Amino acid sequence: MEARTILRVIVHENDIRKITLPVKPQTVDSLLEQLEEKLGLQYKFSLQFEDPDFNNSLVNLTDIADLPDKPTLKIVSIMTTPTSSTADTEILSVASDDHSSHSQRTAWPETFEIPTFPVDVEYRLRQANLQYMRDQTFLKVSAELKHEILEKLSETMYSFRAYPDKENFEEVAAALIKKHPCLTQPGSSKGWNGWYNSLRWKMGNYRSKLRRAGCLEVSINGGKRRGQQPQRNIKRPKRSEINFLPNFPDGEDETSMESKRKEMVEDMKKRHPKASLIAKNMNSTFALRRKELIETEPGVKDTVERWPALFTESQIFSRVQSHIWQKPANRILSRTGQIHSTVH
DNA sequence: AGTCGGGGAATGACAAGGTC
DNA sequence: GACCTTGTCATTCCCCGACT
Repeated sequence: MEARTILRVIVHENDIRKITLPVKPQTVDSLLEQLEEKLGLQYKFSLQFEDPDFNNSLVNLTDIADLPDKPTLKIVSIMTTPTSSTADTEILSVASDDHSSHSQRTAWPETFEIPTFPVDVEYRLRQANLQYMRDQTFLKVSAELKHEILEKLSETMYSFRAYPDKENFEEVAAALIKKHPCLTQPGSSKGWNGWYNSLRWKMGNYRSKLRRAGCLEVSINGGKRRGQQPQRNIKRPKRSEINFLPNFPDGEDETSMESKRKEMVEDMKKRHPKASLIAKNMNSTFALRRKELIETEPGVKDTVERWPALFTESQIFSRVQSHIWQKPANRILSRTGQIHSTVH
């Protein structure tokens, strides 16, 4: 029988605990199970330990034999994202499959679920919510905590929509204080007005950051300041719309999409083009098509030559369907006489 | 302890489309 | 055409950590 084991466990920087296990765990999984039970953690996590071989720097724990005596362990939460394959998102990704090749974005959900924040933030909110339930004390939100909350919320919102509208911001702000009542702002009329404003600022700054990083989808609306090159003749998007210029899908580049385009041109010359091939290639070349329409503004004749399948009945029908599904958020407008890229 | 630089939240000017 | 609305972006302010 192994002797009992004493651990120092860093749940987060303000919560460091001494844990005693009756028996030394034989595997990492067994250690994870015991810690989950002892600490009452409601989320998935992995472990890091202070490795004496590296001056006590943190190292991922993959082999239980690596653990020194009386080790210091750190809990590292395994975050799930809205794009992970939960049952709900699976439904969304199937429903929006038509668009999967031109955006990682899913439709704005019926009810916005406040995402899980980093482990330390969740812990602090849980404590503050308990405090709130005891004596109605609201949490005094530090700048750092606010940053963590806004960062995660903006990231989640962006996964649904790059330009959320007023209702979206209101919904998220309201959902936030509903899930975490300790975050209610007693001075504001609805309790979340401050969060609403902060979210709007945050989202704007988030887009700026992405724009600087070269994200096409939001860059297309940039460059409107004095002394800058105007964005050619791309019309400013209407309210709640964006000039939707998606990044190329993972694993695709201009060359690979161009070869798919040529494949379709050849196939369209046949008496009976292969519908499945056309549908598949049209779907996966969306980003290239969009880029062409926006950047070169081709005439109708050129577009018909390059994308003959675009004007087939099935493609028009599928675009109408997807347009209805996506609401107006993805439209691009251009000058009279140019292709209206609602026909994408 | 003081200085410096980086990063983020917030502000306000500006541009451009929408509305009446 | 005046005013409103919305999004971008330069800028300011503040905080924090690194460095001296």
